[in-house]
Amino acid sequence: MQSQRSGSENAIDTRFRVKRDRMLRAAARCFNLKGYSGTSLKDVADLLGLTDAALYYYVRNKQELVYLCYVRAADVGRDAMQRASDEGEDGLETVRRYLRYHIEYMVGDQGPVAIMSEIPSLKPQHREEVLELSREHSAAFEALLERGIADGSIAPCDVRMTGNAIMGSLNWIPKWFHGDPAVAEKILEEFPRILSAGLA
Amino acid sequence: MQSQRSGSENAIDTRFRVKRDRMLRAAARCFNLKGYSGTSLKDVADLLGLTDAALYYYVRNKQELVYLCYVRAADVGRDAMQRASDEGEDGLETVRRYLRYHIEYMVGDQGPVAIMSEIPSLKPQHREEVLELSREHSAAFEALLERGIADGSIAPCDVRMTGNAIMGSLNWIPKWFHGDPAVAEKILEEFPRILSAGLA
DNA sequence: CAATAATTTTAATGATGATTAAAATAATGC
DNA sequence: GCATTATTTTAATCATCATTAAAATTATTG
Repeated sequence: MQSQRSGSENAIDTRFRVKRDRMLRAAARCFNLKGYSGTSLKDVADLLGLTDAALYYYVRNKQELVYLCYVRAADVGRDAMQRASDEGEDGLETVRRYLRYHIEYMVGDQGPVAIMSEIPSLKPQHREEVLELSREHSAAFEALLERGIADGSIAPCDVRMTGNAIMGSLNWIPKWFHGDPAVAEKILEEFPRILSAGLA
Repeated sequence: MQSQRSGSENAIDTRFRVKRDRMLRAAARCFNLKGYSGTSLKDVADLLGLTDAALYYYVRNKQELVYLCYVRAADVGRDAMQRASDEGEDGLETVRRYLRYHIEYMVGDQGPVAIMSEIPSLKPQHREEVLELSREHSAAFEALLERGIADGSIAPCDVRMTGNAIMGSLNWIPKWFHGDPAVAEKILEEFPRILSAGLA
């Protein structure tokens, strides 16, 4: 009877976490492809070589599965932002780093990362929490743009709209990228530049 | 017994079309908000002050409803592209016009336009058709970029990736725009510039 | 190896929501 | 106003999953 672990770190807990993480990535793959309600638990289970009922050992229900996927997506975004902020020279260069790191997570081995496209389907409590995480990330990105404007590396602009534009482009990637490593390479090479090209 | 009209244009047909179009827009609103499987026919019907069963007078089934939404979305995109190409001076200016026109459709009274985010859920025949329309649109946009590169208005770039980046940003708009006219105004004012800023 | 805990499966159950058929209502043309 | 056609509703039916409980299997630990 696992399924709501939290504290101590023993070998079993670790294995549990690893497996659940694998499960979240499989779920993200399915959700990105066919949407939340469009993917059955069996779809996810098939990807893992399990039975649908087995998933209930790791999550309370389907709602919680999406919720966890979205929290994971938020973590990944925050992590990319944090690393970039720690390392970046000026605003523009930090933006580029952030884009690169976030995209690495999305198209690399860690991936896929779930697109948060069905927040409305979450139950109110989870919805609020995920919305808050999402707002925080947007705010952080906008702050980063402000920083660039302040230090002169980014031309003055409407940070809200510019942020929406860049984030939209990023968020859409999983819709057309489906795992081809060659394409992953190309995205990683081109996107940070393309998305930041208009900022200078 | 309507539901598969096509030919002659009498008053009844017209009324039928108008109502079905209203229905497609209501469906697009729902789908954009909660995804295909996430919206019940009752959701759509409620928006129209109808009963779920009434929708079957206009479409054969739910699948056909999404399909028609997606075809409509493709029409809108092609129309914007056509108008822009007819009027545009050079490549870059045509891109800007296209963006403006397409966005006008999305955030204006015609809207909303369905995000084609669940093509995999369509039945094979419809899926192929919609995919083809989608590919055509991407190709048209890439051709437009090529034209700009050729006439010198756009700097050389990877048109595939650049196209994906810009289209992603565009496609994501309905995820965060929910009808506020003030925001619509701002999007219309900012996006064409933001999205084409990196091209020159 | 034995005992216990962890993990997965098999086999129900139940709810939701798409779909259909028949009946009711509204609109139109004469 | 009558007859016909268009539109919508009411009241089933049906299928698809999510979910659960109990049993079976696998791993871990002493």
